[in-house]
Amino acid sequence: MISMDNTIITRFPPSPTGSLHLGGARTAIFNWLYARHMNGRFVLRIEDTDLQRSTQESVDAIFEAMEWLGIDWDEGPYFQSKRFDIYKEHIDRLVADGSAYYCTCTPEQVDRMREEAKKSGGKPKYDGSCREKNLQWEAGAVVRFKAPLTGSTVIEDKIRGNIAFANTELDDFIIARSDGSPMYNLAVVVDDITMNINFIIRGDDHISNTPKQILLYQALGEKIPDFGHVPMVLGHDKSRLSKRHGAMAVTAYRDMGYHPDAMVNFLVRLGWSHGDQEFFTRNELIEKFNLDHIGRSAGVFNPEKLLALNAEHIRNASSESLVPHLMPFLEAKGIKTEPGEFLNGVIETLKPRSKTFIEMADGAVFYFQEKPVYDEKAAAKFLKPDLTGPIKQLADGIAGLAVFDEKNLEDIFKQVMADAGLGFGKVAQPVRVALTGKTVSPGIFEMILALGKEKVISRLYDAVQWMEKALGTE
RNA sequence: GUCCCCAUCGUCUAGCCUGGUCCAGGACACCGGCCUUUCACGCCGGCGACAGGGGUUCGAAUCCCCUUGGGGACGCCA
Repeated sequence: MISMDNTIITRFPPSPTGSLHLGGARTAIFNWLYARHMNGRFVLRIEDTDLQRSTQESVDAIFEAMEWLGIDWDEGPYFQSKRFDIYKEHIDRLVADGSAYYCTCTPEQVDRMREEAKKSGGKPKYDGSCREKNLQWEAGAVVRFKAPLTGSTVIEDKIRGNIAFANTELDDFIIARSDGSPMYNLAVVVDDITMNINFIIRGDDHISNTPKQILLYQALGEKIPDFGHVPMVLGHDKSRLSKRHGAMAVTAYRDMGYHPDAMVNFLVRLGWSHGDQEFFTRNELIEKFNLDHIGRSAGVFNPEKLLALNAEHIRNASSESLVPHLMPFLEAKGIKTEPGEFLNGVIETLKPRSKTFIEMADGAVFYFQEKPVYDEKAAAKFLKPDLTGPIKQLADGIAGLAVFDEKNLEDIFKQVMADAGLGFGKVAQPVRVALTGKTVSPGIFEMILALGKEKVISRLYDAVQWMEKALGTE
């Protein structure tokens, strides 16, 4: 508490007008990581001053996404809609000391001004008609900030260096609507001041808002926080990410079987680097993340790389840690199971061959079936009657095993192969079909071990029976 | 239109600040091959980029300028 001044306080301020999308998620992650890395604090704030567009569903979707990503906050969530008194207070103060003024121009009039300005080759701006009228409040009036007419405002950006704007580029922007509600720039600044935010990391689409906000800080006599503008995330066509780019909501990736750590890893790596390292665990990210290696150019979202990274995260995680992630997908397939040794063993065999949890659940099905469902072609090709003997011998051998382990399993296989004069593949593939119903599965021994002695034996005998019946019908 | 930002393989990027070690490194994807009981994993190799033009310099991916290209912002949205 002695040196609170040095504590980095970042924030993530989504507006609840939709689900949390990739770009927003990355901004959240950057702020969160920076706060964690710096041992600072991270604040969540919901920017719902636009009552028309904000929805409770969106608020819930944002929380859901944050939770899935594993981003926790130290303060909040604050809701701007509950802080109108605070904004009102600041707006009044600005009007009182002459930093802002009432404006009674109608939207139509302002539209015309913008047209005019555009025609004369400039930026569409409000022309300042009411600036010096010293109007009192009246119904329908908005409050405009009295922006400086000369000079320039400089952003000392921690990522991109200094960015200067001529103040003539700015117009007297509205800080309070005619219904008294605060506009974005005002609300953000007041919030960041009152919440002690001292480090703002956001998309570079906010660069042009920054001079306005800096001016507001100055008018309010407050210290300007540090800014760091990160490049945006673009769609495959290099345009701003939007609905037409397909899955944008981060939770859509949860539903497609992605691991949140992979998502975080991917998003961070899109714009930030640590030499050639591609794979990062959450803790590694907290340890290594900093602003020094954030790029300056926009990045294209590349789903294939996300997929590859997801596979890598699945491969590298402990089977046990994967259980809660996989469970919903198992349930969706009607598989009832519970955490434990058996499930861990199943996952262990599936890890290197699953790019998503959906794939993993697909691959896990045979382990849980009462009896495997034979793929017609596979059974016809590999469960030949002449294998009846060897398979039976194998089943008997396994049944007689005191210790059910890979070494003993191998010995039995060798014995069967030798007695039947068959190569390993000639035995293994039929066994695979007998046990899984398919020609593709995890390695034969690891799969047998994971399945468990009882199931292996009964499935083997079932196969023998099947083969004998097939023989009878021929 | 005006202002701002950006510019290395198809994509994500290292290198750029502190020019030479870069005829530019890694990853994804793609193509070969190896391993192998299937499918994967893994391993080896290949393809593939400093946007263009001017400078500065003995020397430029690295510094400067211009052009071009891309993106963003210009709202009683955030």
